[in-house]
Amino acid sequence: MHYYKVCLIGKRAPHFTYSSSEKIGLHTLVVVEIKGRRCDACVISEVCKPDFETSHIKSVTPFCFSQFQIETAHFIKSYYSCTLGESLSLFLPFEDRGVKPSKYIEFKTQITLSSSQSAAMKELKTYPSALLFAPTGSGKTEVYMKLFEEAVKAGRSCIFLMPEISLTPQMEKRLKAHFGESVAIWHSKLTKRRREETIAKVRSGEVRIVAGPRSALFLPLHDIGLIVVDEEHDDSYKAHNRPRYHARDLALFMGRKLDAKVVLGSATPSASTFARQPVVRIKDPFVRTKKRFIFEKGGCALTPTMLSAIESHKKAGGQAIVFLPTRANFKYLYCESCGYTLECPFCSVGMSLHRHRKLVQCHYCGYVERIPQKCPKCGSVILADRIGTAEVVEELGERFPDLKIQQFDKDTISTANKLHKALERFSRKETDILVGTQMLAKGHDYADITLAIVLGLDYILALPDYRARERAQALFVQIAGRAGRAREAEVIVQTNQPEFFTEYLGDYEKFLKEELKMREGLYPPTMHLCRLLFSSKEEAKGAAALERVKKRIDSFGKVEIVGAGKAPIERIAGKFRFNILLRSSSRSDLLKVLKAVDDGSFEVDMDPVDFA
DNA sequence: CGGGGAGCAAGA
DNA sequence: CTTGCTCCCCGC
Repeated sequence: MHYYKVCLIGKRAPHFTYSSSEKIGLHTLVVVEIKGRRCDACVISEVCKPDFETSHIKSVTPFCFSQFQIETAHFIKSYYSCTLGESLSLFLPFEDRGVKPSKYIEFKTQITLSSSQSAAMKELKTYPSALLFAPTGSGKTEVYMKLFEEAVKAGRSCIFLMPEISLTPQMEKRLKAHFGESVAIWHSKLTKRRREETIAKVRSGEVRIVAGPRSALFLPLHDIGLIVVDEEHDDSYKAHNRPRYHARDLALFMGRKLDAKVVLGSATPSASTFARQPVVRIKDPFVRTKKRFIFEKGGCALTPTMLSAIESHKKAGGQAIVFLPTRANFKYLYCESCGYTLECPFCSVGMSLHRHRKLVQCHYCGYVERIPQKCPKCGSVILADRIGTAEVVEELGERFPDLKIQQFDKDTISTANKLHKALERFSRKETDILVGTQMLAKGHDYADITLAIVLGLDYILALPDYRARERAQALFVQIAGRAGRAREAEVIVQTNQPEFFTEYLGDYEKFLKEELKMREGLYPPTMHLCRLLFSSKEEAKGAAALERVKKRIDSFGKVEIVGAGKAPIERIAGKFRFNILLRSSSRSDLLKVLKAVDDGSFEVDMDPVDFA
């Protein structure tokens, strides 16, 4: 009889020992029963007969995790704090039998690079990993495609990560036009049928390039030679549930392990990447159109300057976009006479107003209520604070009844199809103005925007986040970059800190350098952060757990406690939230402390990007 | 992780 | 003393 220690896939449970009459190879996927329930498990090691009763392994699958997958899972487990079962689960949707690829790949078009693109390409080849720092419209995609082509020609496979593939239908078109069936798009909304088909083609080697969000990193491609992370600055690369890995950082780790090249691309790279990676730039874009910037002080509302600009641009046949940060999209109800704000009964956040649905909803737990007509406290009229996309659309509609205005945010553009249709109408000029959130900043090619209006950047600047400046700056550059691709354009920005934006106009690198100087010794990349999140139904329990852990960290030394106490959002779904922020120049010291103090009372968020 | 039992609060 | 619900323990 053989005895094997196994980890349960996707579970937080410890490792268990099962028996088997047949010999089973290490890292084989098996099925076991625990507490009368079937569960996938991975064989970790063979052990001696234990002194407790063991049950039999139910069945043995032909699937075996590769050495690379095991090592990567171990890294995720120890760096991001989760069980091996949880990290291995990332690879599981894509069981691989290890068929050797043989298919000859044909390219359908010719990719011609400009001299600056060729120069960038040449330089990228000299580094195992690098940042491709290139402004919007400078042709990063052609460089990526040429790199994919060369990797495929060399018989290797490629991963193309992007923040949200479903928001970039034209990227899919371009890839398919050149790579045909050898490229596959991967995302969570694929049908089961489509999903299986794609995995089969990846296995057979027919598909050699996979484009998708962070989960595409775990597809069983053969001999990965290149990983491209587009829009590397984007926060959606950080997973927000366990394991809380960062896909960009993991891509770098995997690249080193696989001897695959890693290219991180962005027009507004993160300060950390800029500091840590060799920088390859494309400086001169194809189209260099003139842009005029106007900065206006004031609150988050449309100004007369903006309104008249909309009018004149329409007359000149141009199109406009109006941007509001996502969070400003949440309109809170407050009472002018007594100051009462309508909060979610379970979370310490304001209820968001959804006028079209005739209700208020909590953004954190989903709780829904009817819109109160009167203040529940004093009975007077209740008003909506802060301006949202729906209000801007409404306001513009009243002001300019002839203009076609499209709301462009998660509420309105909920499916790929709706997105496609909205963009199509816009490109056919059936829409004059897009009013939206972050979604506007995510890589669509809008041909003819001559006016971009940016609201609410101050809101982002005020967030309790060491990256607030970086985020505001990146958003500003990204939105401004949507305008003026084809002709002269105007960008009107509402902010009370205009100097912060004028200072770095057209010179993002200057911003990055100064930002890095400011962060030196305080924040990443020179220092590493880790956030511990406590949450409990009883406030006192959460506070007690925090105190206990804080004391142990204190006595352990080695790392600095930057802050400890209530989380910025004190309550979500009825649970009180507390957090500790740790800082150290040494990642391994952080990990040592975590290991020493972990009593299971908190969630670990290594390299956090969300501080709420 | 996820079920079952312990343990405590509200109901009869 | 039953019923309801959270919390904690433990599984192999």
